[in-house]
Amino acid sequence: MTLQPNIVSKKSRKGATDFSCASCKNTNCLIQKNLHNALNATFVEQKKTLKCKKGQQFIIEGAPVNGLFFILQGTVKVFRTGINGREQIVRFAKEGEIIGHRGFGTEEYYSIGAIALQEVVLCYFSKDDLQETLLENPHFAYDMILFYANELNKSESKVKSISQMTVRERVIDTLLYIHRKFGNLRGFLNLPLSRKEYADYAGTTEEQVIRTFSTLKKEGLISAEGKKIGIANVQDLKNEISEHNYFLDT
Amino acid sequence: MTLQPNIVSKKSRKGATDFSCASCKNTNCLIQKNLHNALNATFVEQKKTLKCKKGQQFIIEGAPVNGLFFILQGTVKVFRTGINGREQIVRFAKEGEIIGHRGFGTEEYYSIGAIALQEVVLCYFSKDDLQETLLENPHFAYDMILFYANELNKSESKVKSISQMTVRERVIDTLLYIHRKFGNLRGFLNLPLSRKEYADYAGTTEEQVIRTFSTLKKEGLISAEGKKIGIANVQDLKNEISEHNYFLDT
DNA sequence: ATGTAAACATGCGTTATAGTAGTTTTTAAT
DNA sequence: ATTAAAAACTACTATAACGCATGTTTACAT
Repeated sequence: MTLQPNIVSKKSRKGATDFSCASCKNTNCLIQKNLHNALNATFVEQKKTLKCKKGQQFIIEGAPVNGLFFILQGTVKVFRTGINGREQIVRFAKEGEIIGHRGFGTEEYYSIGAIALQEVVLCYFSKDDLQETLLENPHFAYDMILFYANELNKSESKVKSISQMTVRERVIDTLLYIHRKFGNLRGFLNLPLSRKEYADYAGTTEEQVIRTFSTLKKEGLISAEGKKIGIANVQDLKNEISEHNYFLDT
Repeated sequence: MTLQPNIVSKKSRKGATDFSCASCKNTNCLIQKNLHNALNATFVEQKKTLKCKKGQQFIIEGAPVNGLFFILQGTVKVFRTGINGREQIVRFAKEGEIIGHRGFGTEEYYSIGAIALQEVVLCYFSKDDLQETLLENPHFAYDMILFYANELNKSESKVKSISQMTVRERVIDTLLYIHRKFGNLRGFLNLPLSRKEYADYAGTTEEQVIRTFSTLKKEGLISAEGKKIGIANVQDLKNEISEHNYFLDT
């Protein structure tokens, strides 16, 4: 059932939507940041732009690594399949972020899967092009190092979080994570997720998330109408976990 | 009570033990690997060599990041302090490995602590020297990227492991990790650890590790005389967790 | 050799979390 | 608007993991 993503353009075309790096608005994108930095012009022109529909998986766990994706628009769910097919959501990503970097270099196969949560536009760079550019452009390579160091920190924070926080704390932490990263829209979190997805991120079960949400609702800490979750007072939630002097900033 | 590590030499000296990169035997060291690669000669001469006694902490959580350590000899425990002061052991490191890279770049303060498990000799490179060299030497930078990508993968495997494996599986996984990384010595794991340390790595409690060891002993899967732990048959232990088609290769 | 602290071990009650099953609500397609 | 399917919810049961108490062994300093 998985559709192949459609290749929109190798270069931006006149008349069509402009997906070129030059006109990109994602200031947090590593490519964008290094454009001025003598980044090889042919490199960015070589990129492919893909569109994915909601629910479409564009990285399959275990498939050979052939390149890196950057999100131009939309949101993406990154996950691993665990024990008994149980899903572990690694993160939720939005525009400007890199996808597939875990498998870069040493790894031959992707260790994660990635699926579009909404209509997504992706920029794709082949492994070879990327390697070449990194070796030519140490500033870009250095930026990548900083990026990875940061990702590593976040990941290890999560190890601590999952092994030391209670389910309630992890669920609250997840709510704050979504709030921090995707913000609010009309009083509700601006990313609709199922209870199952909250569970897969927080490292617990769907029922447990449902139970926790119920309790939090009764306590007036959140409001929930189906997938629309509203955080009444962010600070109140933060207090629940910062008691431990700990805050997962992933 | 923490002793300051002793600076042994800024350069290798005649008559003293030779700690220079040129004569280093750690082929897995990133510096060593890139020596031939036009790595600036003054850079490696600038390094400082430090000695730490057993139990000595040479990176303190929360202290400002001023550089990176490479292990020349000995083994090191890397940890974070979690909720209620509970310790989370991030990894055990041996010669050739990098310590302190988590805080590199963006982070101002070390997010981890590091303590010598045995007498340890460390090579220290300042952040500034390192940054300079990385920007001059893209091959070295590229190697660092690959290193980080690998570390990230391991860390995220651990997230999955901790959130989806049972205590028994996690303890077994830890035993296999120690075996893989430090090997055997006269039939026992070549790294003496307390039950508490096993627990802090596996994300459980001391009692739980003790109980699990007892059970494994009864089942003939391991032998244990105090801190001397022997794995009877590695494959038998592997089978316990590979049923889940999963193996934490950290 | 002796004493003392640390590490190891075990049983038992308690709690947090997970699983099951059945019901209701929401969502989306026709 | 109607209907089917998916998601959300609730109550109940099962159990894995934890904390505590208490005893034993081991390691190590004097």
